[in-house]
Amino acid sequence: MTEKDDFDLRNFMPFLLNLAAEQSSLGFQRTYKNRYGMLRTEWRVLFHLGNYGEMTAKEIGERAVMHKTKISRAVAKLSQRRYLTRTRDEHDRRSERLTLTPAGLVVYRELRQEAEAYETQLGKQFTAGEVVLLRMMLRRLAGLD
Amino acid sequence: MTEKDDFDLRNFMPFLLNLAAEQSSLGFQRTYKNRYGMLRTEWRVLFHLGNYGEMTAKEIGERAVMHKTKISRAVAKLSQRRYLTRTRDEHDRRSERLTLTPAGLVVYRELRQEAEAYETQLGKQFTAGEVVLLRMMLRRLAGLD
DNA sequence: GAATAATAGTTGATTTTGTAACTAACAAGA
DNA sequence: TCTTGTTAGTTACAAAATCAACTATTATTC
Repeated sequence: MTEKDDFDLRNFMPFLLNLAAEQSSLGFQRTYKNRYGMLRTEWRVLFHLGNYGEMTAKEIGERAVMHKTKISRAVAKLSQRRYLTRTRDEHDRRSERLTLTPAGLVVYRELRQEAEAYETQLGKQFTAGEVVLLRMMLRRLAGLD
Repeated sequence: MTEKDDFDLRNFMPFLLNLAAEQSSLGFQRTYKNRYGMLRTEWRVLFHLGNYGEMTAKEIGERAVMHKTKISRAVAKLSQRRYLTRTRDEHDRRSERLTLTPAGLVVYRELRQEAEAYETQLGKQFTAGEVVLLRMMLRRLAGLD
């Protein structure tokens, strides 16, 4: 019995997913990186705060599935740029409640608009039904839902 | 006219794709990283050589969509572990023809089997038709085809 | 209410990646 | 042939991610 040889790396899901993720991130990266000098970790934190309102670092970490050290450093940078403020939670003084400043909110809104436009652009490659299905599958693979 | 607020980060393609890619890579990563002490760049190079036979670094870079520095370092490590041999191409002495050693081939076969099993596992979450469609869409997003 | 364990977040050391500059070899045109 | 340009691959340095250890605070247990 000979070894089967129909394995194609380019069909291997983890490979394909990583490649698709990388490629589809490039365009948007140009916006937040080149134009706003931000890292991926930073816009993700910014987006969470803009999107869901006041949160703690821990909550962001859970939603964004990001390690706490990444969050800590992203928060530090955003705070330094006066995009967010940190206030100790008086019920649990270990954690801080993070909120966007007006300046942070402005940047969030600008970036969100870019994100929406970018998303629309990406979607043009597919039918509406395909996009829905794709999202559904990705969410399942991502372990969301 | 008020700002629309139906933007959900968890539906944003670059975000979802990255998350799905990360999550779906974790299981396989445990195999090549913990059990074989390899990096993602290294198994990718190994897989290309095992899959397509003798190649140059440049060819691998094109197929795998990896930067030449990553390849260079991965090749150095694999060579150091005696998983591959490098021989100067006499027609173009700038490049080297890379080939797996018997030891490298063994590891490739083991890892490929793991990859196939892992892929099957991942696929169980979807119907066969969904998998085909998902691959198709990912390839398009990845800029392949 | 001490003592111990657990949690939120930070910091430092190490590893990995990204960027740019570099070497060596080939290619093309004058 | 000599200059200029291009390409394959490496190396050095900077940026970023990972991992472990740490501080401060809260929760638990005896």
